[in-house]
Amino acid sequence: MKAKLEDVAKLAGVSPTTVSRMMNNRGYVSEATKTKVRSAMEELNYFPNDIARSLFNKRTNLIGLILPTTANPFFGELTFHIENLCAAHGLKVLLCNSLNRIDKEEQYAEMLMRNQVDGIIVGTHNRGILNYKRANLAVVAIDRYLSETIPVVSSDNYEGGRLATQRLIDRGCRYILHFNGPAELETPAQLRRQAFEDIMQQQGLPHDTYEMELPLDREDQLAVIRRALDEHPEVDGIFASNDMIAASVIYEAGNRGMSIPDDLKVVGYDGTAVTSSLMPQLTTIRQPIEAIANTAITMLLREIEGEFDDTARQIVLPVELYEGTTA
Amino acid sequence: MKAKLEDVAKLAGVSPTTVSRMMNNRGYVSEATKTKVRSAMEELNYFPNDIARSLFNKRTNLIGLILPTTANPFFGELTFHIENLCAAHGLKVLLCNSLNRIDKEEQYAEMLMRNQVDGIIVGTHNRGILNYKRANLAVVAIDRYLSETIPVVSSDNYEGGRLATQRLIDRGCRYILHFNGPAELETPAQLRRQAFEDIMQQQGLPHDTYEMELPLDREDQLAVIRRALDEHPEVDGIFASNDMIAASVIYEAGNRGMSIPDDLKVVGYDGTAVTSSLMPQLTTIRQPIEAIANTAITMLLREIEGEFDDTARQIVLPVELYEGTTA
DNA sequence: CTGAAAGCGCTTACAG
DNA sequence: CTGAAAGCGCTTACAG
Repeated sequence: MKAKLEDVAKLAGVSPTTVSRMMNNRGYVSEATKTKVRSAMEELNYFPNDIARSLFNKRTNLIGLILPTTANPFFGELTFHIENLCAAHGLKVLLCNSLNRIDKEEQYAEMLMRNQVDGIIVGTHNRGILNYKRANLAVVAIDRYLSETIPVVSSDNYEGGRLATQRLIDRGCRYILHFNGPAELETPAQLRRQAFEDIMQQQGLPHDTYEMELPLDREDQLAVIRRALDEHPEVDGIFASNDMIAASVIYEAGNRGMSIPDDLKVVGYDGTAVTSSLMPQLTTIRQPIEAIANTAITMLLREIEGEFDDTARQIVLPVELYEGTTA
Repeated sequence: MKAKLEDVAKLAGVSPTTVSRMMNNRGYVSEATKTKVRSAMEELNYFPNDIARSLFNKRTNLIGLILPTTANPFFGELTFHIENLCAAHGLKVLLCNSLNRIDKEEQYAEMLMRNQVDGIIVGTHNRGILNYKRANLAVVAIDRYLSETIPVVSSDNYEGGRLATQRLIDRGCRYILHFNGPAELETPAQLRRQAFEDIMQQQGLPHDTYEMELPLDREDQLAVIRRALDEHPEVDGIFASNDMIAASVIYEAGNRGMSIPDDLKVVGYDGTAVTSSLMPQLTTIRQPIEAIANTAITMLLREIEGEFDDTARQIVLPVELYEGTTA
């Protein structure tokens, strides 16, 4: 069986209190005793039971991470950075892929509460949020408005939308289509669409926006893209709200014998490392993924420690245009 | 404060024992009592503390997942499927991105033991494995040999290597280079290399293998690729052990004015959904990611339940060639 | 410098 | 059908 603190104490000939004190560096323990205890730990191959400690401490150092799916490179990279930073802060990550499904989000929210997580980072719609409030849990949202009191970390979506749209116009596009997720008020990502529509309207240029539920598999994306291209044969520019969609647009354009960027210019969104590897030619808006992760963790830790600064309800990080050859 | 079982009991006018019995559907509780308890739970917005339950039950329903990084699409997708299946089985996933670094692997291994996980799925080298054994923990490896007793799930790497190599030869390649991770005996992925070298030797064709430490950032990969292309100007085919490397090869070939597939043919490896979206033209070997996840979970559950079937030490799943236009 | 006791929030024999 | 007691593996006042 697994050794427990009591076994260590017995073997070392001291009380459990003393062993506990040693592990936590609390109170005085003589050098002689320390040595005895340490060798007892070695001998028994002892590891403290963090479950028992958590129960007493009312602090698990566990955080929940809810996002649509790590299969999407943006979230896969975000997850990597978040988990990495957590590990550096002694936090452990319980991963939840909700696929943006409300039923899953609710199940996960309950699961996290039962597991006494110290905080939650949410990158999904999440209606279960009401429950968090009651539990008065630390929560940080990424690119989502969840409630008045939950801080939001996002990149500058309006600026991203503006940069993408302007790039297409500068390159001579006069008829641009935009692909985005469903119009929902809760996410700042809608600002990309808003920027697009604002600018096109200002310039008096024809445009249209198509919505697709995310995550969507490739075939479904292609169906929307085909319809859009069919409905707008004059199109000469596309602003896609993520790089996968942009890639599918380019693929479908190829099927139709359109050449990129001559016949059609395409700008994507996210600009992950994976995109840089697999599609270095794609012009896209780069989100500062690591900075988003960093900011989210920092805010969450502040909330957990109770030093939450009420003024910083929303943090917006800069994006940049990556100039590929597709636009 | 958070309500606890005792609060529910008091409000319902019963003993904690009865409330516990209800939650666990154990023993008899009268309908009348059930109703009282249920409404008390509602009123207090009660959620059981799984930490406390775990302490008693010696079962956390927590599993650890150690892999290089979810930022790599293969692992991002694998993680998605594993977590998803775990959720369906009532298991929770503690995520660990080790970057194949031994120090991190060891830290994570200890962390997981302290947290009393019921089992671990390992997709990284992991020397910390010795400790698992002592803790006599359920472990399943993905594409890694960890020890005699730890079952391994992998796809058919030799066949994958064979398919890739044969494809290149069939398309007329006579001088093929292979890019792979460092030659280490612990991973079945070395069989890809072996298949490549076996076939090339059989056919008496010139070939060479270059190793790169993974995960490697794009610039470092490109450096190896440039060196390889410089050293072998006669090369007409490349078999890369993952799709990111294949993409970088194609990129560098473009820089050199080589046209794909006329001057150089390229086959990748992994064939993730992300690759299908971003690089549908890439000829690659598709690993059955969801099946790998499924098999790993099934085996781990069996180990946890103690019904481990000793005969199934290694499970090899079929791969397939996806025929793109790069080879 | 060290230990006995109580308690973290649950569950499970054991009684009744 | 229901409850009092002990215990899961720790930690922390409180004594000494």
